Amino acid sequence: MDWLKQLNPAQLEAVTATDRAVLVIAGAGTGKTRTLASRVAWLIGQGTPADRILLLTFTRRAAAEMLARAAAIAGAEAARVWGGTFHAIANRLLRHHGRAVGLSPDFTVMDQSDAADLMNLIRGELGHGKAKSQKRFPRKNTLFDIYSRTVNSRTRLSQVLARFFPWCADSIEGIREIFETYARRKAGQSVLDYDDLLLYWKALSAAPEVGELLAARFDHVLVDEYQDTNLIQAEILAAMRRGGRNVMAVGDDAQSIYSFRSATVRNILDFPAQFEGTRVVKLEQNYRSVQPILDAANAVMDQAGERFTKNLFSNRPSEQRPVLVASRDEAEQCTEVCDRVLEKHEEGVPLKQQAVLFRAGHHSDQLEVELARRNIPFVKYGGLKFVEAAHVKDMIALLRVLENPHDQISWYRVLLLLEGIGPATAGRIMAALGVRTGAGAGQGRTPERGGDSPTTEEATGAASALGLGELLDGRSPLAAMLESPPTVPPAARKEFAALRELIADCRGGGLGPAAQVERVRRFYEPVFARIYDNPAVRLRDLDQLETIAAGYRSRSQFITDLTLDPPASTQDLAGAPLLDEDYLILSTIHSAKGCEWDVVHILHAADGMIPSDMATGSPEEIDEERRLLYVAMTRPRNALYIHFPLRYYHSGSRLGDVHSYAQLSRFLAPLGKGLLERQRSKAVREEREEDGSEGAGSAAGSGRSVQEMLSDLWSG
DNA sequence: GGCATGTGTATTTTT
DNA sequence: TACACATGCC
Repeated sequence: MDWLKQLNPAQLEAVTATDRAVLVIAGAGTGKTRTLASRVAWLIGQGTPADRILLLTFTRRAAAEMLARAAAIAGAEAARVWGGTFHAIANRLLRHHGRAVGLSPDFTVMDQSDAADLMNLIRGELGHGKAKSQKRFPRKNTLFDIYSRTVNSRTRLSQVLARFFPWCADSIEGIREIFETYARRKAGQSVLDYDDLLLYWKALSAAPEVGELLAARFDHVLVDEYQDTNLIQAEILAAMRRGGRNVMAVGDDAQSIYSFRSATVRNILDFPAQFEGTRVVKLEQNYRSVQPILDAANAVMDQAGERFTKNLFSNRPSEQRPVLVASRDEAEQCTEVCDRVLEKHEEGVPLKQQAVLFRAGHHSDQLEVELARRNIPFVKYGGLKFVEAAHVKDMIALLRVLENPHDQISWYRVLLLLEGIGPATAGRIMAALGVRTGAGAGQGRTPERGGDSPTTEEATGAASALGLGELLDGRSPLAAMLESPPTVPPAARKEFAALRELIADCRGGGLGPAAQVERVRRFYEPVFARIYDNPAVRLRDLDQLETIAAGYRSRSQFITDLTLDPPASTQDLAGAPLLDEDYLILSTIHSAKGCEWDVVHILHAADGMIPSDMATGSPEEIDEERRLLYVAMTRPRNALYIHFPLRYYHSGSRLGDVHSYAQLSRFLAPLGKGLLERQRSKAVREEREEDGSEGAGSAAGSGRSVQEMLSDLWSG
């Protein structure tokens, strides 16, 4: 057990604890991954069979990394640990035991945008949002957000609306109707959204026999990033721990940044109350950053409310405080970042060991242009994902229709691809094919309609009147496609015929996933060429899809993995850097969670950006924004630069060039000179030298730079 | 009547 | 960039 000696006392305590419930409060950079990996290895060493350990993580990457590290200690056995996200594990369990909760094992999973699209489809069918009926009926993404929040926090719709979406409160009846239809339809079609995966897992764990079976399936349950779990996940954890099971949760309440996904800090704060006899272990020794970085980060957190107080400390002293860099505007901020990145690169820090972090995806837009101009290669995390590209979604929809012929939203997407087919014709075709809408069972109400396009329900009614309903009932829409295809508009005939051929070729199951992707692609490419302006760039994604598919034995698993664990985009504007090439990391703060780099630049440390002015409505939101900054500040090992443009330009005013002066982020403003070194951008410094005007007063006297004056105001 | 096409607008964070 | 909405075309 030599490796145990490498752990510090707190880590060792966590790794070898035998209490039935352990909560590890792991500050940033305190060796959390190592602790969890060691814990897994230790449990295996103590004789726990690896496949009786369940390790729940936030991303699959995290699970893979921990298990790899556990394997380095405990050997290959560690690979048999059940590791993955809540969603991925739910999927795995439900494929086996789903029948117990009325779930067909060949369900398909839709991602958030599919869910929003389905919501939108229903919204249209029910006639909401049709121009005159109501002025401001929530749009699809808002609808989805409301739904998800309601479900995940198990709060009444009326309360969710009142609290988070007051402007939608008047539309509550319509919203309720849409949600009911949405839920019914998913169930009828064997389609699950992300939330359903958790809900069904929870239902499974509460089911009479399977529930006990499930809880008895594992001896130890370990959860990483517990601060970012939601109520349902906490309930699942409680259910999985029935009987003699042991549970360990690891997390840092100071890094809880996913409340918009219904995560709640309460889970981690209340863990000791929920699990009687919990041993709480705090990890406070930071192995990542130099002390001045921690001092500044700690100071930011000191302003926060309820939390497990901890004080990060490091054995790595440094003379250099984090640097607050004031630039005149965003353009100069870009220059400044590029200059400093190259400077560090000259000093021997590879680009890959440097990261630029920001609050929102588009905050790096200008910087990306500047980087491209200067030929500095970069990769952006958390940007547009591979599977979010329209053409990739099209391909997946085609595969999903083959997998689950009742997956309506996929049918809809597929049919709209065809020339001459729009929403109305698509609805008619789906009805004729017998794609389930969930209303067919008879419990569905007749929808009110304000619009003028035929609804799917109505069309289904028409089909039954013709006797088609009975004829098709119980038969797969795929069979209907081949044996009794509906008539389509003349313009659509050619592509529709091609679609039928595709279905005929792929239906049997004679083709493996990669071969099917290839076949689907043969159908798709002509359509693709018609729809998109620059097919060449997008074509590479299709290649990649085929490559990924080659690694799978079953189509079902391939499709599910793509939705539950989407590969990051590789086709970035700057061109995909080769894997062995060096490149700078650009990332949203959210996506930077758990990562570390030698040098970190934080962009836009201005009020309105951090905290985002989208999130300053309540004290809770502001607290979360603070934690976000804290997460960003605790990423670097050696050097932290925080950038602050003094003014922002706003377009779209008839007066032309309008700008406003920014305020330094309210979280940083109270930090004194002892914690942050304040610098001006190089451009400002050079100007001053040319002037020969050192010192605050004379700059104001020159009358040239209002920004400089301001800069002096706050830096003095 | 329904589809394709063009224009204006708003855009946080993501399993 | 993607979406909602308005307008012209089959």
